[in-house]
Amino acid sequence: MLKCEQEFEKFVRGKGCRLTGERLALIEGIKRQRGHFNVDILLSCLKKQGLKASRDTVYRNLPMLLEAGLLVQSFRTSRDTYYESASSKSHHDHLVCRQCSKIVEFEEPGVEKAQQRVAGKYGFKLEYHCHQLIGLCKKCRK
Amino acid sequence: MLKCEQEFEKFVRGKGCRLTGERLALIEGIKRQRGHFNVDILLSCLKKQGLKASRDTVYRNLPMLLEAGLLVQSFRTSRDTYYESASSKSHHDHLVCRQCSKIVEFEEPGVEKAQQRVAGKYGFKLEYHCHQLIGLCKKCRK
DNA sequence: ATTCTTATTAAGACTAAGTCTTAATAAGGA
DNA sequence: TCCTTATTAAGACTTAGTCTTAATAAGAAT
Repeated sequence: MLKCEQEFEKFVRGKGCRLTGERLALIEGIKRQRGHFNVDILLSCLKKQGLKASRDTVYRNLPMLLEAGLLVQSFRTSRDTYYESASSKSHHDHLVCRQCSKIVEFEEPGVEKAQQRVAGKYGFKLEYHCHQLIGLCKKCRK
Repeated sequence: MLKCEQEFEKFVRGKGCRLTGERLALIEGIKRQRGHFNVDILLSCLKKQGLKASRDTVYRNLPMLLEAGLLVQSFRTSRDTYYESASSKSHHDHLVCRQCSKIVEFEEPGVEKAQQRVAGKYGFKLEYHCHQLIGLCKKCRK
């Protein structure tokens, strides 16, 4: 997918920023992710593949990657934040079991539309959202 | 609101747990909160009012307070989690500006219903949710 | 009332996500 | 090729949240 890199370059330059090797390594590493991952997982994958980018670089570039739409915030635990590659599959949100941490993905186009409507109403430019439902899964309800 | 304490007692006993002075202090402290607060804010308010409960006690009891519906998770920053007293006002979610951290509250009954529907579909008992829209507010869009 | 069991607590050590500082590096324009 | 300045690495630092342990107290049993 060269297209992805080109679009990212356009995006970066459009913001008056530089296209560094680390930024390219980041989008390469992100594209290779399958499913949910956090910063530590991403870092160790980058290292394994010989791509270099420090932890700080990842955190520093996260906002831009989110804004560019290459990365999507997925869900959060009390410990850390999980992401997904935007290209990996269609957008969805999460049900999380408070007890056993089971995660179920769901899609709700109506909610997505409502989010856009709300953002527009208050003059916000919506970049991403965090929407998770917490409760007890079927098993843990007993 | 004595009613609140009585219901909480019933709830706690129903789970086979003890009704301790610390737990009563907690719901007292929570009821006095106005607007958003995190654990540190809650703790310092408790201390000011001579109510005692350690930081650990707060964290230990959070799940039960959430489950009892006395407390509602409000939104999260990269640093910490914010809550609201459930009694303080009607339920709402949040728009957060990525740049200036401006917070706007919104209500969307349709979304709430959709959440219940989704939880039911997957056999979850929905206890609470985290729903925040992140982007740029009117000013920060320029 | 008194004793006993056991959940709960306080205190503080501990873990780790995320941030900040500083000096070195390199992108890209001149 | 040089120069400016954004970006980076390294590692010190901050702090939300967790864990451990010994002391305490709620509520049942006696």
